[in-house]
Amino acid sequence: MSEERIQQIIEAALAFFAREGFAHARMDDIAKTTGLSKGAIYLYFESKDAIIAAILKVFFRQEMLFMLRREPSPEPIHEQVLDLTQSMVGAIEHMKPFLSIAFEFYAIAGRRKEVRQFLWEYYTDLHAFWWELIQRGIERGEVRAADPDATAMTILAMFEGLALFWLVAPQSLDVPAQAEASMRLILEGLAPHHE
Amino acid sequence: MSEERIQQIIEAALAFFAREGFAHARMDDIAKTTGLSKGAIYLYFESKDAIIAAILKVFFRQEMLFMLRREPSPEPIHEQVLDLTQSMVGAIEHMKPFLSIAFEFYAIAGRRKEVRQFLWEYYTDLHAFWWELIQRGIERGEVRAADPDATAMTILAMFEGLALFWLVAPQSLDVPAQAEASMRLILEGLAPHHE
Amino acid sequence: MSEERIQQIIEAALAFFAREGFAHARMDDIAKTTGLSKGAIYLYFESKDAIIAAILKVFFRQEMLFMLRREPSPEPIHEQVLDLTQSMVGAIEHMKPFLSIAFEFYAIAGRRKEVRQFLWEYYTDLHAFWWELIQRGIERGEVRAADPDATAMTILAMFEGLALFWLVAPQSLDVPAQAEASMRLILEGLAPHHE
Amino acid sequence: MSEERIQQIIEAALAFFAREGFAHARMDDIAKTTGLSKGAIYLYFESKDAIIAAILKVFFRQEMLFMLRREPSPEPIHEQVLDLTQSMVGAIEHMKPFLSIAFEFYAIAGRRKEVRQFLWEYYTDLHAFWWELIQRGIERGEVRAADPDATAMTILAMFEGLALFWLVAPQSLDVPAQAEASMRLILEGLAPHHE
DNA sequence: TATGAATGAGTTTTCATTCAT
DNA sequence: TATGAATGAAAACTCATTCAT
Repeated sequence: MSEERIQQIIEAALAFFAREGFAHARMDDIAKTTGLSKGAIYLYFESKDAIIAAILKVFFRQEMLFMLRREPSPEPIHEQVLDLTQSMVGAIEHMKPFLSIAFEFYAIAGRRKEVRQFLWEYYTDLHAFWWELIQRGIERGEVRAADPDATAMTILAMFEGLALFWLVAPQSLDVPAQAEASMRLILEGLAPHHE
Repeated sequence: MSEERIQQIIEAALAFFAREGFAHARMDDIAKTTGLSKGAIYLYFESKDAIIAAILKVFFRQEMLFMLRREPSPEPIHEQVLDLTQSMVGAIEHMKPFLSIAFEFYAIAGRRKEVRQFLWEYYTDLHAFWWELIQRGIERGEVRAADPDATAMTILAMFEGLALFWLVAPQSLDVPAQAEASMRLILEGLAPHHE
Repeated sequence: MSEERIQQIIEAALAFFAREGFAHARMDDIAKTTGLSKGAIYLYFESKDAIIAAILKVFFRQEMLFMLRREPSPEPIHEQVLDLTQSMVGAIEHMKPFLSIAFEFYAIAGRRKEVRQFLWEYYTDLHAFWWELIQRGIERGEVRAADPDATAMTILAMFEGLALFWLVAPQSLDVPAQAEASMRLILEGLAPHHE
Repeated sequence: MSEERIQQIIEAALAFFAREGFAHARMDDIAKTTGLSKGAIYLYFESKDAIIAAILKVFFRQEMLFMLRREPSPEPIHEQVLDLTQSMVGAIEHMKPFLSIAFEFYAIAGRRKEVRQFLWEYYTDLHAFWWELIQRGIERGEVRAADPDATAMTILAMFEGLALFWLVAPQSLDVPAQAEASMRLILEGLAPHHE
């Protein structure tokens, strides 16, 4: 019941924060969208910042749950990577309406240690996931002996950059195509016959 | 004289916006830092938003001027790319204190068309620069016949992502090393003996 | 309840606007007089101008309601006119403390079409009322065949002018006496045995 | 030279006060229109209020100078009155662009004794003028033995009211025609064969 | 739990006035 | 005399938060 209310509030807040930004969105808006009164919001969250903090947590967990749950697969790494790329693109597209929020959090991260730490954990998890995949690829001989750390980081960075470009040029950028092209380029760089 | 004041204000504003965020930074602070009165600020900028708009323009032009000015060079593309990577890293490091501002602009871009357009022009310029370099590499036979569009985009995305990670984990990430590693991976993917 | 607050605010605003003028009266004062906080005022009116607009409407309706409600009467027109004159004088005296506000609205009317239109409607109503009375007088043969339009206008003008003189010389002008004298002069000009 | 500057300033101020109202018109506007700098204004007037005060004096003297200078005339009073009516209408039409200012002064009169007194003197002069004319009419037997005080006041009031209606309904009111009709009505009421 | 009216501190913005030159 | 950049006090307005019901 209480949990339900909290979800209601977070959803309403997400909508307004995405549309107006953290500073511009008003508690009034959130309350009205929730269908609750302004006072009621404060029964569940002690402040606007508390809502923002809650959203930070919700926001940076959803996206990758599907990935972190993947079982090790016997499929060729190459195929898995391309599959995952599609999934990532799907995830980015799914949260398109909220991308602005992500960048607002990044801005805040530059100023607040807790946010920085939280986000770093998130990226660490993602990184670990790709690291493992690459590592497996190396072990299986499907990937040349590249540095899996730096490679995973490169992949993550590429996805983040893509999300940014998509935010900035929603019409001009074919995200799935670009993501695939980028990933194929990286895969090419990882191909074992190079050595 | 007037130009000088405008620079003063932009600098003070940059400092406070970086430290506090657009919403939190107060005109009072900016004025005080400038050494001017609050009223004087309004002689040069008609509103806080006008200052932010001015900063947008200053901010996303500085970084790449050095690049766009480069003459075509006979050096091997491979060397040029690694050189440029160092320059980019230098630029990112140089504007480290203001990275938060960049991300705040990205968030705003998601909500305001003019900002989106301005940023897109910026990225278009950068993209054209890399595109040309790659194209030249292909013509010279130093790079395989990859899609220069997608490749340039990949490079840009990678740099943006790196900046983000650095903001989030200033201690944990060795930016120059990571940038070089990422770029070498991409270069590997572009190596001509692949075909 | 809400209606009650609105009345409270309008009353407080009237008092301060009358005393200080629209420009000088401060929202703070109005709030304090109401017993409300400044913020509360903004729950009911979105701006100072909105309060002024509301007052315009309240102000130019009260005065004449009593007149417009009058049933056609069999009394001699002559008597009716003198009765009405007294009522008008009563109305003017009643709103004496707020006369300044009326003139501020007239000044604004010169600059803003909507105000002009609103006031013109008000005068049109008043005009219609006197027009009808005069017309009835003509029909009954108690008034000579004068132009009822111009006559009604003359009467209204005379009252407005009187209000102005009273504002300017509250001590020197005996309004009831002057109003009666003016009206008797006009009635004389309307007497039927002239023709 | 100094006098010239003062005139310049008063004219510029008149223009802006008429257009924007006393409160809205800014010293900046006035200065710019004058062609002088803001600082220079303060060499000639010690404050905005001082300019307003100067305008009050200029404003309420121009209009009637032509009248007060009139020599007693042998013409029939009836004719003289209609002539004067035309002159008054001309005067009103002439200062049409500044009528708003007049009403702003009336509003201020309600709040400030000096303004009240100044205006009262002005009206007293005008009143005296009409009083004399009527008195002469009575003496000459061209006007019945009406109260010249009340009559003069009625005439003045009528003109003020007309000016107001014209401000409020510049299109709908034919001022010359209405003024003549109103005056004829009053003249009718003053006709000697009544007694 | 829930309401929503009320608060009041905090911010932007305005502009008459000053003053160094 | 004249300038116009600078001041700073004032005022409108905002909105997260509280609290009586």
